[in-house]
Amino acid sequence: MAGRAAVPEVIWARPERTGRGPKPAYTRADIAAAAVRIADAQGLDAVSMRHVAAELGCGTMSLYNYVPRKEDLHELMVDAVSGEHEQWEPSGDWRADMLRIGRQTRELMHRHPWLPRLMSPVYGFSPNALRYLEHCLACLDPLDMTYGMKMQLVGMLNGVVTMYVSNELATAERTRSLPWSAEQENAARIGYLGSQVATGAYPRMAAAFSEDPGPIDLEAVFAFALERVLDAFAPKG
Amino acid sequence: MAGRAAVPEVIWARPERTGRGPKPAYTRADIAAAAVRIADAQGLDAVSMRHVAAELGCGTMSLYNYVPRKEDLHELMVDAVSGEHEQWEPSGDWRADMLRIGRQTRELMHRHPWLPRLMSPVYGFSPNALRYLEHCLACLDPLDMTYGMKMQLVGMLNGVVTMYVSNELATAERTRSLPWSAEQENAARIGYLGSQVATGAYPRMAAAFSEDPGPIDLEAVFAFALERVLDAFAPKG
DNA sequence: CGTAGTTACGTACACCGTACGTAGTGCGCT
DNA sequence: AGCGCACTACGTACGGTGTACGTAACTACG
Repeated sequence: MAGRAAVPEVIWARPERTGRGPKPAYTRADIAAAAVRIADAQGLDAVSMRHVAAELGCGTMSLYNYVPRKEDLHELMVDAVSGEHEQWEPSGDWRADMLRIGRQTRELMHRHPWLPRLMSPVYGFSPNALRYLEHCLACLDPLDMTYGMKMQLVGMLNGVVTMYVSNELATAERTRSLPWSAEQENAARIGYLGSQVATGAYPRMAAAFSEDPGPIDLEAVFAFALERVLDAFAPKG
Repeated sequence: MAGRAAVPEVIWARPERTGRGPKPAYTRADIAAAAVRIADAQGLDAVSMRHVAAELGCGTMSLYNYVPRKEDLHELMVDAVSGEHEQWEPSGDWRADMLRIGRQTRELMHRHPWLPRLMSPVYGFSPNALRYLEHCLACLDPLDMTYGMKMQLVGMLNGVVTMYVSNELATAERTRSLPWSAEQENAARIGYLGSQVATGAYPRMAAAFSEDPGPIDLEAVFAFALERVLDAFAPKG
């Protein structure tokens, strides 16, 4: 009987070091950092067990001593970059604090464009996720509502940020690893869209597209969306 | 030089039939239906080119005559189930209509649990997506705002629905194809969470978990979130 | 009627996650 | 002190993936 559990496993519940046997050559942080480095440079799809092992300088199968499944590697990555979340003394203005948190999450995701794809509620229990959550709740102290509702607010904020950044990155992310440029693909899609709208089958869409959009400011659109979410949860006056 | 374009391609811009050569044995709808059948029954990961081809009853490589890349197969799938969106004469009450649309999307995603994972803004131009968008805009006719803003509203609604359903399905989806039950994994995670919270490092999280949540009604939580989103966009007054 | 463009599909390649077996290492217990 | 066992390390191998390429059959157009 090997030491491997045949039972559900949360990697965080696994001790990183058990005293017996030779000292491990790498820490979890080393491994996460290597995987993050690859994902940042070559995209999430380049994060394979083989690549990460090579980046670390060990054999492929040695990685499995540290990370039982690839999914756990992903969990490690998410936790690692979650540690980049800056924390501060709550200002007393919960709205301002939440906006700042949202903006920071957006920057984090721009720095690590693979993050939105890995974001999962299941990963909400990692050490850095817990620190982050506690910080959010601290910022919401001035707000008079149940913790359950505050959790919903944080979830909604995170979700909306993730959603918006996904949209922002949707085309940029594809640039990597695709033989043609994102602009070309975009042009093809827009061209098709135009031809469809021109058939007259979608009058309102036609109107929407003939409307002058003005300069599109992604930052402004993002900030607007965040404000809307906070509005929705603010106590009515 | 083969007929394959070395240039960006939108599958919808490709004619399904070009007159020359033998008549194709399958339609795009056939292929999409086969892929959807597999995804519904065995999960998204079971949707491989080989499986879909086998489901259709043709050789693997024959599929590539219809679908140049696997990504296009996904696009076909999303479009196919988007066709299940019921459309109706706008009631004049935009809020009620939007709620109905949101609820319907949720049901759609419960019927096809792989949908949230495939949802991408890039797929927004497929035929059924256009019909859907036009319907949404029609329901928003009573609302006095720019089409740009209405598009944002629809995007936000879709995003929030996707996000909520993802959460609802996060554990259920994992049940399939995993050797242990989702309950076991959940228990492991909750156990670890409890042990962390018990350290006292996260006082607010501790408070949040000691709070009596009452009965958790997923439907109610979902409806609440939708109302909040609509509130956020409703004209103030 | 030829021929060009299409359909059909078998073979092959590079890559993936990971099960399994083996060898070496050093802590903990007796 | 020294035995034993849990651990690290890692090579090999298997079954899967997406898809490039080559070949044969077929049909609508010039």
